[in-house]
Amino acid sequence: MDEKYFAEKIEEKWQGRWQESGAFRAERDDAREKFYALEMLPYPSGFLHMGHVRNYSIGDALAWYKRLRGFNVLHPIGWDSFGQPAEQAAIKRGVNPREWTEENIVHMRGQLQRLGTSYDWSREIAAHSPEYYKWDQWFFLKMLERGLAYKRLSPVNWCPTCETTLSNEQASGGVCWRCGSQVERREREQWFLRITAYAEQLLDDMREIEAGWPERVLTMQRNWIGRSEGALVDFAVKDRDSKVRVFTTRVDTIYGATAVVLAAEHPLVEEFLSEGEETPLRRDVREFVERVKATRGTSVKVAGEEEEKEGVNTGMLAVNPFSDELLPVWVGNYVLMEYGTGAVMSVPAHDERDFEFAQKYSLPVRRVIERISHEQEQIEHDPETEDQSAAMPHAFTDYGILVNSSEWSGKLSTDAIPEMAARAKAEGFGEGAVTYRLRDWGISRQRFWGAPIPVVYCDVCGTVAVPEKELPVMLPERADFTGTGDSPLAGVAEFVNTVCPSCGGAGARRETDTMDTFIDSSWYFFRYCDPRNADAPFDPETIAYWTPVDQYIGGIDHAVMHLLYTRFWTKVMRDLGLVKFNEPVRRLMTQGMVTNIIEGTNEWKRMSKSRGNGVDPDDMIRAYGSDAVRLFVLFAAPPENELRWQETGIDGAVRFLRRVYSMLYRWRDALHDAPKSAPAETSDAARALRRKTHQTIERVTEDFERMHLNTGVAALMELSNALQDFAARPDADPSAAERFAVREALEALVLMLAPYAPHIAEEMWEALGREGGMLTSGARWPVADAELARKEELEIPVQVNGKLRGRLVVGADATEEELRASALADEKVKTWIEGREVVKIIVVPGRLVNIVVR
RNA sequence: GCCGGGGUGGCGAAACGGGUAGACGCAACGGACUUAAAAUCCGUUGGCCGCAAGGCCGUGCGGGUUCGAGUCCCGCCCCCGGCACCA
Repeated sequence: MDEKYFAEKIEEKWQGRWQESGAFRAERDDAREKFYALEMLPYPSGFLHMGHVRNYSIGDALAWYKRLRGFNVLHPIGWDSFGQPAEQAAIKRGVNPREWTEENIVHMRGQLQRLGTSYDWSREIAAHSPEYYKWDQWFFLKMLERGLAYKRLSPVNWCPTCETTLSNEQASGGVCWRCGSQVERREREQWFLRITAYAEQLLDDMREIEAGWPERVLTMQRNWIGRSEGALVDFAVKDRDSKVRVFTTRVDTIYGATAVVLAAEHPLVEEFLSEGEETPLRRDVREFVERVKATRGTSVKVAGEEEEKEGVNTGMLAVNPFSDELLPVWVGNYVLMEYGTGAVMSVPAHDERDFEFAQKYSLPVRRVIERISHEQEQIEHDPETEDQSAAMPHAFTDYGILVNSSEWSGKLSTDAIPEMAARAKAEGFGEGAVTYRLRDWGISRQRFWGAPIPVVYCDVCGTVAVPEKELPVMLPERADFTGTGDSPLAGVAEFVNTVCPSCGGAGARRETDTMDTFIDSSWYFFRYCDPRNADAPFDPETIAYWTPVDQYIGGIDHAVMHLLYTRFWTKVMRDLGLVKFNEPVRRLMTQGMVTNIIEGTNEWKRMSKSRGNGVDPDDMIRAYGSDAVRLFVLFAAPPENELRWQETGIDGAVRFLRRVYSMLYRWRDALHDAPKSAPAETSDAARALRRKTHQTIERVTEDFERMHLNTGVAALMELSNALQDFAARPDADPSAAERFAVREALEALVLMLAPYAPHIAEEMWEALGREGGMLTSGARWPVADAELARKEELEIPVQVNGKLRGRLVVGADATEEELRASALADEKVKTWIEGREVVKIIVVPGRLVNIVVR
């Protein structure tokens, strides 16, 4: 230990020692309690950014804490190494995506090691290695067997920049999640995973994780799944065999329906257009439908802005099954084929959209729900009026009481809804139903750098699954990146042309699309538990020990995509008998962004190279040391908050570390002969220091349990300040009891500093005379002695009428009576109660006294 | 519009079931050391009034409950995030 603190030297030393001793290696041990600390795996872009540093500092601190608490901690890392940037590099610079990716991994691995992260590198995995993606393909086959994977022609989201299709989650808001381009709609054959089959479970099982997940993530997922209860009702179409099935959440308004409106893509529309001769009416409908389809494909729709509602009357008539009334059948641009049944009953009086539509085309508005008058529990409207559009400036969408609805009139909406659904079912023209906004997960990507979908097309046998024993379907080394909109694999003849695994016939062709990379990240943390297994994705018994993940930490940007997919994947694995639980992650923490000021403005924006406000972690580590960078990042704000990058803040962290270090250096010799147990004879100062030490242990321990990492640092700073004050006392010749107290304080301080600043903590631990690194020598988190932590004296505030008027210093065990008496005897208090009548005295022992006077 | 989370000093933030608002740190100011600066150390730092003792005000705004409200209830305002014609 040098007199002065040299971060670089210490950090190199300990990073080397950790590696040699395998300090962070984790092995399954059924006798020990495990803890799985996980951070979202990085994409190997080439460079670590501050968001990574924050993410991994949080996870690393937790891993250290749990290890010191005696848990068998699994803390792994790997690479989400399939994906677009590698392919872009290949397109732009002709490099090999695999080589580019692997070079990046080498560099970033070095960066993570320089940061001093405590990963078990023996478990490192990379999504692009055949040993890994083989199991992506294996899972795909399992889903295919169970009907959970299927191919169909459907409109999909197409990103013109990335030249690939996207899932709905990845095209949320109409923009590509990667590049922000406006997505287009295209018809395409594409593989889907049936996530909708799990919609109800994905909702229900949230109960299991409610306590451990942030509210907003659960809400976002809940909204995304979009469960909606209602009814399906069939409207017979006059003079035809077909029926129109509509979905509605408001059957109670069905007597107010004045039209049926179909989506442009609705089968009945196609049927109508494809029959008979071209009439003016048919031409109008055709033109309208084509226009709608065209604008839906390419229109640049700004979120929040609704298109004007338009439609065209087809001349067909539908029968309202409740009233037998004939309603015109329209096609409307505001009805979506993807939701519900692609057809709605239009109830202008009670639905905003239908109201707007009816206004434009002068459809009748018939009121069938009235507000309940609270004074008289009666309706307040003349129920006989037919067209009340003049009386209704907008739709009335609340529940109420039914009017104009035949025998249902007079019922409450809440009663009518289930009763009418039951009637529909009984009479065979409908039923109660639940629909979801969630769509199946489109996983086909027209990209090279991903896991090939293990399917072969044979002219004789059709679509054939690649047999398990032929996995992995290897990605070729090279392809032409011409950007034709098709997968580059389609141009690799050796890849495409194959024999049919079923009939052995030549001339079969492989699927050339690759899988969405979100598949890789849906189950990677199971693979960490058993990363070299060649016979299975993992051994179910091994993961039964390690999983579920105890604490997961990552960015909020994956609230819906990754975190929904991985929940789905886990449920599928459960149904395959591979895991025994429903939810993969017990506790989730979404860390806040790291922002930096945009030069010349006062705007704080997420750090990014393109914005020019990025900060290179390597520069920071070189300038301040990794310990200081980590400490600052954890101290500057609570983990969930935005972190505004201010370099003066790191100066503070460096100052603190230096103070602790030099304090220990100064005391070192005096501590060598400090007693091993607390001497009986002690002093006030020693007692006070020990009290502070044990209070700090209580606080920091609690802070780690709640992941309040910033206040944990504050508590350590307070202890350090107390030590500083202790050493500055005029009496500078410490007794045995005092040396003991200092040693105890320093040991506790150093141990509790380890999660934040592990290198310097190890160095100081060694300077305190401990052999070997903390973890390999079995060092343990300090234990607070509640008795020692207890205050002997308390300062009790005294209020008069709720305002602070004085303070009492009393023994910690002062009784209510004693507190009351000393409060009334206090000189300052006296001046406030003199000449007034004391009405009441509230005494909260150990807390305060409040005297109420009149 | 709907849903979720928030508004506390110059700044980042503390305050776990209502009980001393602003811990800890950054910045700033004053002082010590120094030829000087940096570093370090000591001190001050919510606002207003006051020589001081001390007082008054203060957690987005307006009400309420309570001996006592940053914390609970009602009504607003503003900010951040998510969703987007979902029938």
